[in-house]
Amino acid sequence: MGRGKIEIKRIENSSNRQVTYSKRKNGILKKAKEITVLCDAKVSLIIFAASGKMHDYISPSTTLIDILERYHKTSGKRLWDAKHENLSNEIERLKKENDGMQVELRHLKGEDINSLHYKELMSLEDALENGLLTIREKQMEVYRMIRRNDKILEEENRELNFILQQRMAVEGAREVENGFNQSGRDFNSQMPFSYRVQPMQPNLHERI
Amino acid sequence: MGRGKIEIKRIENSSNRQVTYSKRKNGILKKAKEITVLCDAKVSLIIFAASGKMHDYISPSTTLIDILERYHKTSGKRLWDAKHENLSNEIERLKKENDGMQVELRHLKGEDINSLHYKELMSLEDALENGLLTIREKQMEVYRMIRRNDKILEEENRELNFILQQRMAVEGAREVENGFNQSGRDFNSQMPFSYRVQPMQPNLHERI
DNA sequence: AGCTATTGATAAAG
DNA sequence: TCTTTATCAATAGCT
Repeated sequence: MGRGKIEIKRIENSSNRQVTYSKRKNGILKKAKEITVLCDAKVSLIIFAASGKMHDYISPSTTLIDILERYHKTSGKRLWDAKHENLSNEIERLKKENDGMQVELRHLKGEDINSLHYKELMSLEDALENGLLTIREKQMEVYRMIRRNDKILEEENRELNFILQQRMAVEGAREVENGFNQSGRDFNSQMPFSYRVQPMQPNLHERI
Repeated sequence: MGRGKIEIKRIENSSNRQVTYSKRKNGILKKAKEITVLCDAKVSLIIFAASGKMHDYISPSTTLIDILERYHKTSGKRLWDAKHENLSNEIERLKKENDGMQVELRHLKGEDINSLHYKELMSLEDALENGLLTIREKQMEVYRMIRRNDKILEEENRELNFILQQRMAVEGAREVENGFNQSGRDFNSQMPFSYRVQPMQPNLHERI
């Protein structure tokens, strides 16, 4: 395709070689673009001249990374170093683990159980019963803890009321003696701190 | 360069597109080989057809890895690093998902529930009850299926026994007539196939 | 998958 | 390098 036919072998004349490189490089790039548009192809083309200069074309509908990923999958040839391979394996492993747990969760929630064998249904039932048992025990425990706390508070309240009654009686007597009445005063504020209502287990409420 | 000029735009006719792809793909591969030989160039060319089929050419004086290495250096574009980062992110994501599911599974099994609030315990209980309900429904369904099959088999057995009795009676009478006794013979082997015990739903047992 | 009329690419020259 | 131009190569439309 030129003024004369040429053999396909290294062009010895360096400047001819350079010129031919430039022309043909453009030609290939153009062809790559064309096949991309005409045929929905995805092309990755990287060319290095002997001089070291680089030219490349990647179909705009994709990325080089994407193409290399697919290349890796398709050809099976190792591209990525050991590190990448390890990462990929880790991802595979995690995905499998994920899938397994997802299935297990679904089964525990009673979904997708049509394919299960009778024995599997049995052990699922056992697991659910066990879980339910434990949960209910825990709930009872919490309930008892609340009840216990309530009782302690009630008891304290009783005691405090008793003490209050006593003091009011004493104060009333003294005020009558002194000839004036302060019954409107806030007795609680006068009480020592240790007598005020305090929950026995201060964090309990946060956990409920 | 053909019988007619074509616009560079997607070829709508799918079989034309396929044919053109094949021809042009060969053309580009040839050009890549030629520029490699003629000009000492190093080419990496990877083409994916829309169908997913891959074709590639790497100049024999080099390797794809080498070219990508140089590409990385020359263009400065992240390639390995980006890939690396993507993979690491993916791993992080999967691990988080994993941890979440692991916790959920443990909770459903009644483990590690000390830190749960009362509301969470309630919704866990609900989930478990629901699961248990569904599982038990399924079990009942399977159970009923077995029972139904059993009944059908019982019925068949009864009929077969009846037929057997009749035949034995007939045979016995004939043998008495003929003056010899073959009562030791295996009647089952004489019966037509259709009378033998067959499960109504052959796959049922596999699913149990 | 072949054929061939045509267009497209390009070698050599300016 | 860019353009020109004579030639060769690729390929679009048909079988």
